[in-house]
Amino acid sequence: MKKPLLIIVGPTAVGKTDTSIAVAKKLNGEIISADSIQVYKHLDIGSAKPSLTEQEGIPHYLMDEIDPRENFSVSDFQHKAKEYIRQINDKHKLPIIVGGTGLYVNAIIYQMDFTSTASNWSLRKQLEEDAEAYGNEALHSKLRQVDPEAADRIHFNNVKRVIRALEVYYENGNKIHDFKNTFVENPEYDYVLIGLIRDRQQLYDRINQRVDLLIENGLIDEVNHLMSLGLDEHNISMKGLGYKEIIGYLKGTYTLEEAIEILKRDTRRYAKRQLTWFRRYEKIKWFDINQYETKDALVHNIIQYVEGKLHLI
RNA sequence: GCCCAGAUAGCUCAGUCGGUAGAGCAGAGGACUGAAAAUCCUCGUGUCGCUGGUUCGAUUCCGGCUCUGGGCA
Repeated sequence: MKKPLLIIVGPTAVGKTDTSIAVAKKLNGEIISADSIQVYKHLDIGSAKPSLTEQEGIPHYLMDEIDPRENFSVSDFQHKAKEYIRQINDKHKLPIIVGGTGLYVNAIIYQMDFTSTASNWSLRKQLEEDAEAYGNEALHSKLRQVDPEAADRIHFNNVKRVIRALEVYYENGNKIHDFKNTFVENPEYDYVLIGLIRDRQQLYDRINQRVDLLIENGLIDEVNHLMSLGLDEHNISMKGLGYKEIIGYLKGTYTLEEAIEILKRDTRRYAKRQLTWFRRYEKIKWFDINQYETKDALVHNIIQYVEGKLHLI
C-alpha cells in the first residue's frame, strides 16, 4: 500500500518555510528538508535556516544534521529521507518534504538508483587537472571513447558532468547511460506535489532584501567562525550561496560591496534555475502567493487541495 | 555667462572614413542521476537627445536647441 507524502517546492525566498510550517500544523505533519545547504550544522544565517522558535514545534529532519566537513550528497539524502518518511508514517503522521533542491526531490519521487558508483574525490581531482592541462574537449573525447551516448548529451564544457561520467566508467566499467530511469515514478508513495510561486520582480526584491538582512544578522561572523574551524571554499558545504562570496571577501578577492552584489545576482539566478527545474514536474500544482490576500487564505487553499488528493489517516 | 567633453539596448560604453549598429553587465529561456545553493548551453532593434541643413541617403558631417559632467569666471 502506497504511503501518503506531501512535497512542497519553490524558489529560494518565496516563503516555503512559513507556509510549510503552517501546513504541517494543520495536517499533523512533520517536515523533511530537501535543501542541500540547510542540512549542514553551523550554516545557519547564510542558509536562512529557521530557528527552533520559528519551527513552532514542528519536527524538522535533515536540517542541521550533518557536519559541514562532510560531503553530503543526493545519495545520502535519498537514503536518509526515505528512512525518515518511514518513521513518520509509522507514527501516523504526514511526512512533508520541503525544499528547493530539485535533484533531492527527484531522488524521492522517481526511482533513482545510486547504488552503483560512489564519488571518488581523488579521481575527480586528477581528471580536473587533466581538463586544465589538455582542455575540456580532450577530456570529453575520452568520454566519447568509453560512453558515446553520455558524450552526446553532456556538453564538453560541463566538465563536472564529464568527470562524473568518466568516474562511473573508470570505477566499474559502467556507462552512466545505464541508469536512465529518471522518470519512472517511485511506487512507494502516494505523493502530492505543490509549488509555491510569486511575481518574479517581487521575488527578486525579496532576495535582495534577504541578502541585506543576512549581512545585518552576522553572516560575515558566521563565515569567519566556519573558517576558524578549518573550513574553506574547497568544502562542499561552503559552495553554497552566501558562503563562497563572503569567503571571497574575507580573502580579499573582492570588496564587501562587490561580494554583496554578486551574492544577490547569483541568488536571483539560482531562483530562476529552480523555477526551470520545477516546471518540468507534470504533477505539480502551483499556488501563486500573489493571488491570496493572506497567508491563512493560502494555507487554507493548500490544505483543501491536499485533503482532496491524499487519503489521510 | 564663456570654453571643453558627452548624450547610442534597463546600466556602462564601443562603433559607423555617410548605406539605420555591437560588447560587457543586468535580464530571459533551457539542460540536469552521487558537488545540485553545484555545473553547463542558448538568446542583443534600440524614435543612435531634439530640431533644421547638406546629401540619392544622416545615428554618423554642419548649424541651432535641450540636458549632463568638467573647467574658467
